[in-house]
Order: sequence, then C-alpha cells, then structure tokens
Amino acid sequence: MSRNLRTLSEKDAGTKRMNLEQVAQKAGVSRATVSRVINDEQYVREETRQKVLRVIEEEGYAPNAAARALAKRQTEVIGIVVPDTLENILVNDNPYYYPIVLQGITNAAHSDDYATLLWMLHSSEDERRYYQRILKNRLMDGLLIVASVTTESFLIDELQRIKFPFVIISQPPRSYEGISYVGIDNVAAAQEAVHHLAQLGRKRIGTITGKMHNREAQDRLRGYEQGIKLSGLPYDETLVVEGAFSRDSGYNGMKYLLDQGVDAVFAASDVMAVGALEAIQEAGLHVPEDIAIVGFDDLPLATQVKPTLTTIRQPIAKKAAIATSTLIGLIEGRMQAPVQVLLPTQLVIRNSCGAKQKG
Amino acid sequence: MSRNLRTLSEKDAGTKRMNLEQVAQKAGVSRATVSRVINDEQYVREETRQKVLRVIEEEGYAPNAAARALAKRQTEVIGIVVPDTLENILVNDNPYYYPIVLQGITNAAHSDDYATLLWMLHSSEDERRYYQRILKNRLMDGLLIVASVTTESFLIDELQRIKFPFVIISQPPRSYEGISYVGIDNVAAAQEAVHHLAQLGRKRIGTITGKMHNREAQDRLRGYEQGIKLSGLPYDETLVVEGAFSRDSGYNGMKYLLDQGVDAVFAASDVMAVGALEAIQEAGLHVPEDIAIVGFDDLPLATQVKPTLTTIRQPIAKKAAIATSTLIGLIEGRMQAPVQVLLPTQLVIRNSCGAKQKG
DNA sequence: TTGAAAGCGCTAACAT
DNA sequence: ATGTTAGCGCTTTCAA
Repeated sequence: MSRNLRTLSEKDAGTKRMNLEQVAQKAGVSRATVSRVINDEQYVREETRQKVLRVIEEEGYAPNAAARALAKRQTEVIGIVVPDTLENILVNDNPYYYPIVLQGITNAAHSDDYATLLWMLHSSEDERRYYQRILKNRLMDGLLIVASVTTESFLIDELQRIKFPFVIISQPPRSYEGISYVGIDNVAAAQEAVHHLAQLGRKRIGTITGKMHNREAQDRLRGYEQGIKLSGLPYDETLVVEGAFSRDSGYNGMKYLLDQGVDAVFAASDVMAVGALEAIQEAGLHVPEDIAIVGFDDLPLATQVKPTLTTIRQPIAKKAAIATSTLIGLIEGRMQAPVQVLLPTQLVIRNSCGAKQKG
Repeated sequence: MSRNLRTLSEKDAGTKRMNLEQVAQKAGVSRATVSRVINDEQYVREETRQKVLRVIEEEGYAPNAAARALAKRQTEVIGIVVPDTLENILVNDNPYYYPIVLQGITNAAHSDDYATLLWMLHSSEDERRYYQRILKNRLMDGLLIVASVTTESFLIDELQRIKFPFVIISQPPRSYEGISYVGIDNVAAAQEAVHHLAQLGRKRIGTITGKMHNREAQDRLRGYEQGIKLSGLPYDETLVVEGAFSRDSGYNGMKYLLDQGVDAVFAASDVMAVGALEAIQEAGLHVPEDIAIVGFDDLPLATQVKPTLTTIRQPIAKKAAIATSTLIGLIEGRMQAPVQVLLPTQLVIRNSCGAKQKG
C-alpha cells in the first residue's frame, strides 16, 4: 500500500501538472475567470484575458480532460467502430479502405477538437462482447460505425434504444429506417458504368457482383440492371454472377462470363476487376479489344495493372469526413437525426474500357 | 439559452443513466460498497456483492468513465500515434502494415481493459501542431508511437521531459538512448536472408536497401554486409543500391543491379522485391534460375506474385501487442523504463530463391 | 466583468 | 465487511 503510494509520487515527480486553481492564483484571478478564458467565453476583460493567457503559456498548463468531461457531461471524444476482423479486411483485398476512412475521420474530428477512440473487432472475440464493451464505455459522446459485411444490428438496436448519437459510414441494410448514414449512390454509379460500356457499342455486358447480402452489392446490381435497360439492351440474367469482392471471386466469375460470351463486364470492385482481367488474359483475349472492363472504387491498384482500369471513383475520405461532422452536429444538437447523405461518384476513364484510342 | 436547455433535456430523456448513488440506494448499500463491487475489490460479502450486481444488471448501469478517471487520476486510455500521412502510407505501397498494427494494439489494449485513442497525422497539418495537440490531451495514460520515416523527435523529447510513459513500435534512431521500444532484429534477419542465398551457391548477391535515413534500412544493410562476410564472399559495395521501400525503387534498383551482373538479390521489402521481379522478367531473365530473390515483410503480396516470394516474415501484430502490454506495464508501475525488446523473425522459403526444386 | 460556491460521479482513506 | 467523508479538477449558476 505505502509502496504503491511511493511509486506513484515518484512517477509523478517530474510530471505533476498545474490545475486551474494554481493558474488562477498565479494570475491573481478566480478559477471561474481562468475557466472562461480557456473556454473562450465573453465577458472577460481583454487585459485579464492576456494576464491569464500568459500564465497558461508560461506554465504550459492544459486542462484535465477528465475533470472537464465530468463537469460538462461531454467528453469531446467520438468512437470509431470497425466491425471487421483483420482477416476480413485482408481477405477483401482492399487494405486501402480502412486507412483512408480513418484518416478522413480523424482529420474532421480533430479540426472540431474531438479526439477519436478506436474500436476494432478481433477474430478471437465474439461480436456481442465487442459491442458490449463499446456500449459500456462512457467516454464517448457519439459513435461512427464503419459498415461492414458482418452484422452490427445488435449494436445499432442498442444505440437506438438508449438514444445515443451515431452515424453509419455507408448505407445500412434497407431494414433500418430512421438512422443516420453517409454513403454513396451505388445505384447511380453502377448505372453510369454500364451505360458507358453500352455507349461504346458493347452488347453483351456481364457483371460480377459483391456478396449479395451486402447492401452495396445489391445496389450496384440494381444499377447494373437499370443501366442495361436504359441503354436499350435486353436484360439477361445469365450474365450476372455473384462474386465476393475478392480477387479470386473476380477471377472465377470471369471464367463463367467468358463461357457466356460477354464483350464487356462491370465488376463491383476494382479487386474483382483485376481478377477478371487475369482470367481474360489467361484465356488469350485482350482488354479492351475483346472484352471491356469497368471496375469500382478507384484504388491505387487501378493504375497499377495493364491496361489501367476504367472505374468508378468513390470519395472515401469525404464520406468519412462528412459522417464525422454530421455526428458532431448531432452531438451538439445542431442537427436532428436522421441525417441521410448519398454522395455522388465519378466515372474515371482509363484504358480498360476502350473509350480511349490507343496510340 | 432556455432553448438549449430544452434540447438537452429532451435529448437525454431516454438516455439518462443511473449513477453510483442510485445503484447504492436501490441495493440498500453505500456508494463505497458499490464502488468496491464494480472494481472487484475484496472485503465485500458475497451476498452483498450479488445484490449489488443484480441491481447493476437490472438497471444496465455502467460507471461514468470521466468521473472514475478524475478520481483515480488514471483514464485507462492509451494513445496511438501514427506519424505518417496517408499519402506516405499509400506511397510506401504497404497498406497492410497499419491495419495489422492497429489490430494488434487494440487487441492487447482491450484485453487489459484499456481503450485506445487514435492520432493520425494529416498532410494539411504541420507536425508540430499535431504533436502539440497530442501532448495537450490529458485523456491518456501513455502513448504508443508507430515509428515512421518522418521524424517524431520533438514528440519524443517532450515525452521524455515530462516523463510521460511511451513505447515506440520499431527501433528508434540510434541517437535515442534509454527509451522503450519493441522492434525486430533487422540485422539478424537480413543476415539470414543473405546467408541463405549464399548457401544456395549464389556468388554475386546484391541488395536494394530502404531509405537510408531509416533505422530499419540501416540495420538491414548491416545484416546484408555481415551475411556476405560470414558466408566467405567478398564484400562489393557496387552491389548495394539505395531504394525507398517502394515498388518503383525496387524496379529501378534492379535495373542497376542487372548491369552489375548479380545472380541474387536481397530486397529490404517485399514491395521492392516485386518491383525487382518485374525488372528481371522484363529483361528476359528468370527467377530463381538466373537470379534469386529474397524479400522482407511477408506481405500477402508475397504469395500473389509468380514465383512466390521467399522472404523474411516479421511478427507485426505481435510486435504491436508486446509494445502495448509493455506500455501498460509501464503505466501501472509493474515495469521500469526503458524496456527494449527485439523480436526474432523467420525466413519463409517459397519459390523465388531456388531452394525448392520445382516439379 | 468577476468571484463564490455548489455540483459532476466516482475513489480512497478512515472509521466503525 | 460496510459506511462516512473528503476530495479529484473543472464548469456553471448566482450574486456582486
């Protein structure tokens, strides 16, 4: 016991921080005044403010976040929930997504002076426990959920029940009404991709979808259908094959589509597009001459393959940033849930679709 | 003003949480007893404990983290500093590293009931401000620094000055003495790689290094030198070319080494090894027949190229996990700084080195 | 424009 | 084994 005490005081020896009280004394004012200064409130005489500011600067004072959070009943911390195990992240072959999302979130959060608590699911842990741990943590004012293939419904239900502010990054399953999210318009994007291929004269346009329990996969398929119909082509469901967003599934899906004699393919992810590319080249065919490809995401990968990939670019960082400011708006009462945002995407034309004349 | 108040109370309507006091009342005990129960302390009669536990369960009570942190002067939160901009992360072509590290950290932290605050540098912000923001945040008990190519010396100096617990993931520059870190034994690893090539009969073994201001790059080069000498080969510095860990630099480095007539190459990263592979194949030569390659990292990439890459596997997640428990040990006074750990690596033999007979 | 004082929800002596 | 009490460092009325 006494040992613990000694250890603690020794540890703190060089670390001991000032508190409001001490700053107030040094500056010859009350704690309330110092509090007003650090919170940038009005009704502080400029002279007084300067005096206090000088002491703060000299002493390198920084307020104790826990005390502030306790008094304000607000922590200025938001949580980031990544409901995906590392295995999933790597298997999806899209390791870029999460770093970009995290960067987008922290960026936006920090510029509003919020810190971010990171929650990642790990494979050894069951989801229930994971979500419970998050829910028990009272150090957050709100939650950002990076949607995944796994089902975070328990978490969402709980959050709704206790009326805790949260925003989902990506569109949630259709069954969820009235929750806030920021996603992209997958239907419109896929439609544009397919329409583009049709405009280039392709007649038998196939598609390799994502896992169909996934909302984004569903919407991209819907966009494909609409694109086909709007282009005046016959809709042929034998040209639709279910993939899983991964390279392998793109490769295998393409093998199937080759048998169907397609002259173009819309892959619901760049990674699958690359898999498809391999299958085509292995079959001795050429892209885009024999078969045109359009992918989805615009990963760095898209420019690293030959031919470079025509693809749909989605604004990942922007999505994350908007979700973050939305959450903060919700927390601070400046916005009312649900806030639902769908961001536009952009068709990036490179060499795999044949729109560009070579040489 | 009154509007704000209304908004607040409305918002809290369904959210209002119990506090210790109320739990104590419901259970007919004092706050101290409830506190003992939730902190798993001894000296609580089993019967009492159960009674309290039941109320907690019924009411879904969870302690307020801010209040607890204030009283304990400990937050049970550690910070993760990623002093790399997204641009750097992507340019390094190793997007796998960070997700794995983050997973390793959160994993270990959560199992000790610590939460993790994530700090990422963004390109629009200067490093100084970034570090200052981190240092001002008083919501953390310690810091994990994911070492990078950029210089985090300001941060490290400050942390040392205020005696704030921190651990670096990867070996810091040699100029830092007495700080805690968890890295891998780069020298031994590189030496093993080179020795392996020599054992296979290779005589002119070149190397493509990382950026030489980087400690890991330096150590891998040192390991290369030692490996050459230990194998009884003449050390020839014209066989050393500086790369930058990126694919392009591997490609270009290999072009140079081809002119030097090497029969093997040790690339200080898998990504560079892949670049080198391309250069070799472009020159019409074969791997491993004409030139053998050993890489470093064992990324998923290593098994996705043809031939698959013989490489040094480093335990990234383990490194992160050990750094985390070390930090927590430091925070809780169970360990004394500096704690310096070097983890062993493992040579993974695949097809690019020629050790395996094909077919 | 400033100060006094009462919390915020919890922990940790100290008593009992 | 349990209760009492005094903080932890800040914010926020309220009064001056």
